[in-house]
Amino acid sequence: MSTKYDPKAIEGKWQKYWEENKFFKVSEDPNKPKYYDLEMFPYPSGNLHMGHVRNYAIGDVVARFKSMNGFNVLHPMGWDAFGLPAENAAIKNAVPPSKWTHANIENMKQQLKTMGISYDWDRELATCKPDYYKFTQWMFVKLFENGLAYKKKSAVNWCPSCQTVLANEQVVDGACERCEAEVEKKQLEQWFFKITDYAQRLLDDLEKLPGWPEKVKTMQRNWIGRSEGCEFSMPIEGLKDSMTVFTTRPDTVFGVTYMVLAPEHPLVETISRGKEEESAVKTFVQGMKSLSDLSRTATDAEKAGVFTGAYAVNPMNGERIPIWIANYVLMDYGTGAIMAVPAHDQRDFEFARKYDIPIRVVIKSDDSPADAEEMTEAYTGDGVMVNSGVFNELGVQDGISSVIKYMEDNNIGSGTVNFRLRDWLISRQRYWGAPIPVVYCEKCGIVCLPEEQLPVLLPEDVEFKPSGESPLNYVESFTRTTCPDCGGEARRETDTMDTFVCSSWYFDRYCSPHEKDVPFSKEAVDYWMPVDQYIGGVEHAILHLMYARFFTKFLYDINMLSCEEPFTNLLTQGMVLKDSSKMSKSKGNVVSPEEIIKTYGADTARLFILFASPPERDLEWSDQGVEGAYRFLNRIWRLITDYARSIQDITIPDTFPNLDDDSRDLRFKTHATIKKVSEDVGERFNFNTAISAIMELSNTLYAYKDKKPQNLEVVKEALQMLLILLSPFSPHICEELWKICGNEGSVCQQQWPSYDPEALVQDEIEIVIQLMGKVRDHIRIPADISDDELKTIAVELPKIKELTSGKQISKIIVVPKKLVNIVAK
RNA sequence: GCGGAUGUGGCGGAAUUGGCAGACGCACCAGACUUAGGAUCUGGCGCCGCGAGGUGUGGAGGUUCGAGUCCUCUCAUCCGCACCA
Repeated sequence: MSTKYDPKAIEGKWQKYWEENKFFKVSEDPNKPKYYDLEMFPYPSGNLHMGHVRNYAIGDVVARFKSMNGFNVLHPMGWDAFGLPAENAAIKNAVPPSKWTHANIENMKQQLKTMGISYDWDRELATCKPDYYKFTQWMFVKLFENGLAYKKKSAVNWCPSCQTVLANEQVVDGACERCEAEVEKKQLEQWFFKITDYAQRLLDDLEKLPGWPEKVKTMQRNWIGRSEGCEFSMPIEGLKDSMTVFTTRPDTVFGVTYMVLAPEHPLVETISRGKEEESAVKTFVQGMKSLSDLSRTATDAEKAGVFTGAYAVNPMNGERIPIWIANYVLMDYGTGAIMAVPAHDQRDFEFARKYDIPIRVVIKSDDSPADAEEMTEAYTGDGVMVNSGVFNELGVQDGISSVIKYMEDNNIGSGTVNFRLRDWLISRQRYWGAPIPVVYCEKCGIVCLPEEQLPVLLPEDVEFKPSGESPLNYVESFTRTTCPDCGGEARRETDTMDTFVCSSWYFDRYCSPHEKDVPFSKEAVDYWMPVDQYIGGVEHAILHLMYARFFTKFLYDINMLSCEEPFTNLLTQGMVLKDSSKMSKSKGNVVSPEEIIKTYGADTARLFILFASPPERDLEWSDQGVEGAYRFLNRIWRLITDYARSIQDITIPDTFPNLDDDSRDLRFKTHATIKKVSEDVGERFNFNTAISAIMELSNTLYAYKDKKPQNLEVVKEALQMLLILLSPFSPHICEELWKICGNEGSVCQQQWPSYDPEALVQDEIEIVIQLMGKVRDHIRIPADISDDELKTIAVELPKIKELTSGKQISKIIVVPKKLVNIVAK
């Protein structure tokens, strides 16, 4: 039988077969070990791109492999369906966001289905559906009840193009992460989640994640930005107010020669009022305001500031210290005020030199001049305290703790820990998101809705104004409501939640996606959670992955979950590149997965993308590489269809005694391949080398094909194993060929094979003979030869004899079963 | 500036524990089959050299019988952070 490989004819057929027979539907089964395999769910932009294909192909290999290895595999898919693009499309094309989104979901779902991924589609969810966002709102209510959701007025990031505020995490280099417009600062009253309460745990528990890339953990550590130090206050001369500062170097407090407030600091106006410096201060503050955050915080920006005319008193020694304001002190870190120690802080040093402020050395070291005049830079290293009264002669570490102790004893200040992490700003002035379940009542004030009144439904029939303002503001049926507490008139909150809130718990929902009254069932999450393998792009290293960790810890605290970390193992896949740069419409280097699948089939697309590069690394798209993958599948097709009839009735025996050399070699290759593929997929996630091993097996089979006589038992075993091993990568063709070989059932449901150690035993092995570390010869010898015999054979080899004549052999090194190295001079 | 990753043929990449560098694939070259082939098959393919051989994993040193792998220094590219007190 010799038909042509026609992916179009077989892929749809098997996809339908899997779906109709509910192959990938799972439920909790206490008798099987569970495995939760998850890929980051996509935003339904309308079309699948190559990044998705890579992400889901990787996930599918893992799912299919684990399932064949006896695991009960949960492998769900859904849609991160709220978000701004839907609104932009609505404004542009006059289509409601809901309609646009659902049409996109339909389209992408069809595209995904043509990939043949083993999803349990019965668990599909979309965050924009009321049965889902009801529980996103429920999360808000629970956070509110636990004091972790609050509203405050503060300087927030405003994207003028998206017409909404953004979280700190969504501002990249002073620009909006989405649209790259420059972000402005605005004073607004907004909703926050108190993620800072979890800062320490988010930091500490990174230690419990050995299955995460170090890179991602480092990024999170930096983002959380913990620093230990102390906070203390300094009285201000002539005022009741005092200023509070944070420092990590209390040991240098005797070296303070000036103080600095951030230009936005609320005390600036008070302390300079009526002073002759007042107008200079005002001019400086105005100048700072007109600067963007980006240019304000650029490292190379020169330090600049003005004296306020006011003085503070150093509580340690009563010294009178001038208070300045300067561009290099930021309002949103620490207390927005610092003590400046120019001798031991580089920034203060530069500033002091520029404005002729005195510099006083208080840490003495052989590595640094004792005289401030001679210093060319601040000294930040270790040493002993000097000019510091009773603290003199203490080392830096002792000094820090002694000064803190003194401050605490004398009510000056105390040891504190400061984090860079800010609370999570979750309000968005947008329509297409989960409404924040809050009303404003004239009598009761801010009232969070009770659980029973959820969901707050998003009105779907709305009109968009070209201004970009959220239409919710104009829908009176939405905004006019009653207060759940007093029943009086109330106005509904019109802000919606950041879409990252929706994606912070979707993996829990997958465990029991049809629950009506609770976000998920305890039994289900206790069985499935945590996710064993999470796969997605590294661009979520901070945003999504930290928010999801925060939610998981919160849900653990309120007894909804039994795990404290949501993702045990994390794989951050590399990007798909074309011509060395990221595929993008603007560069015109986009390759459409739909086209590739149409031309070559999903099996080829998957195989190429898995073969071209290991998953963590960036992958260079190559049309010729795709051809190569297609060619390989054709080779497999021909190989197996050629043999199909002759092996139909062959039974694979349990043992293979008395094989001829060629058949033994083939069997050796078969079992070596099983071993290699099992390790590469199961332990290392190196799909590229697993596929190359399968290619080698196929090459060996082609070579065997010309040999006579043929041992069809060995051939059948090799072919069947090849199909099983290849099936997680290219499942459709393997199903078809499995059937063509006369097998019952599905190749995807076969037990993953284990190799036969007997087949890997070799009587004769090849040994490399080196002279002075250089390969000079190869010999084939019995595997059980002793080291001494081997040495004798090696030195007697004609080639070695010739090269060592007249030389003294001083040493012979034998690496068992590998090589002999002769040292001679 | 700080932190991290990477660097291997013409290209994508292998070499898992210090032990034959370049598996596998692409491209290319030669041949076979063929009316023809962009199908398929066979062989070749790091560089220098006719050859024996030499040489070779960004660069320079070092450790070792032996280094892509370990150590020191250095260069390049990419990513993250960046006045964080």
